[in-house]
Amino acid sequence: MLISEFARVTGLTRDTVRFYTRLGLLHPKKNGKGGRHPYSIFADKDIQAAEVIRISQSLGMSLKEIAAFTEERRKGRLTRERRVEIMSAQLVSLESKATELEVMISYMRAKIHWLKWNEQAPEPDFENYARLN
Amino acid sequence: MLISEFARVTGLTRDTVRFYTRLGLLHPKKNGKGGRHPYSIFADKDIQAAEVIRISQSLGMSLKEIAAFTEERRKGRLTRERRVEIMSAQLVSLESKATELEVMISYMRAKIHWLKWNEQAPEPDFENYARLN
DNA sequence: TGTAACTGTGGACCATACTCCACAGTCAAG
DNA sequence: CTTGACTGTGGAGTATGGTCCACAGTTACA
Repeated sequence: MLISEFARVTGLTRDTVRFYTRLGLLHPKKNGKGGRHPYSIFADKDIQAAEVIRISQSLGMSLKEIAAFTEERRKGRLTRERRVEIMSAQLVSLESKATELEVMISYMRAKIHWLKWNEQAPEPDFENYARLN
Repeated sequence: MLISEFARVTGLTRDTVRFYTRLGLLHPKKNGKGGRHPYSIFADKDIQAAEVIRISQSLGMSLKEIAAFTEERRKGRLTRERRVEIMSAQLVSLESKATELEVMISYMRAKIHWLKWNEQAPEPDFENYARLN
């Protein structure tokens, strides 16, 4: 699949796709066509990579972090132990984000309920949710 | 509390605090002191606000979005219905982030388990986790 | 009353993540 | 073999989220 089709299916612009490629987030193949500046050929795994990028980014990871993340797996020249180490650290960070997210969600739900039904009750206070870790 | 103490307890720099204040994310009071450029006085609610900013930002919200979010509550001159509407929309977005986060976490856990114990089993594929919504 | 430690302001500067553009080469259909 | 739609490259520009700095006014304490 050429860049335009890839951009269409992923919802990215062609410029963004090229940008991600320059940063090493995507690794299209070249298939000879295109002469001196060979055309990039994107595969299904690149679509999945784009999805991982989208989600990771929406969770506040920088492109650099995402690149580091995906680079590790791409070239498997690390020991299994080291990969487990890296991924475990990433997991911890994801889990702490999940916790914070749950705090926010509980707070929002309580606040909406308060607005809807019993505004004379005490207003939910973010601090009370935050303190529960 | 003056800006330096506030910066210390929130872990922000003074410049960042001022930046947030300019963007309307924080609303310190002025207490007369400081002459022509009165000193900003921060209260406990500003510490909580800083925490909300930190979390929201780590979840991928822009400062603009956060400002819109907090501005709505600050000046309560919206109808209850409108506030419920806005907060419900924000809740939906938080919930969808939470779902994506859970997908990532499941995937990472499966991947770590695979690396640790049975690398001869098929490698976990992100797509399988993503497709379950 | 001096002076060190604070304060705000304005403006320059930086990294990140795009976005736009001109240009030139390549392909594929007719 | 022309022509329109594609391609890559390089470079400039933009928005966001800070960060740094010089400057000048203010405060608090000795």
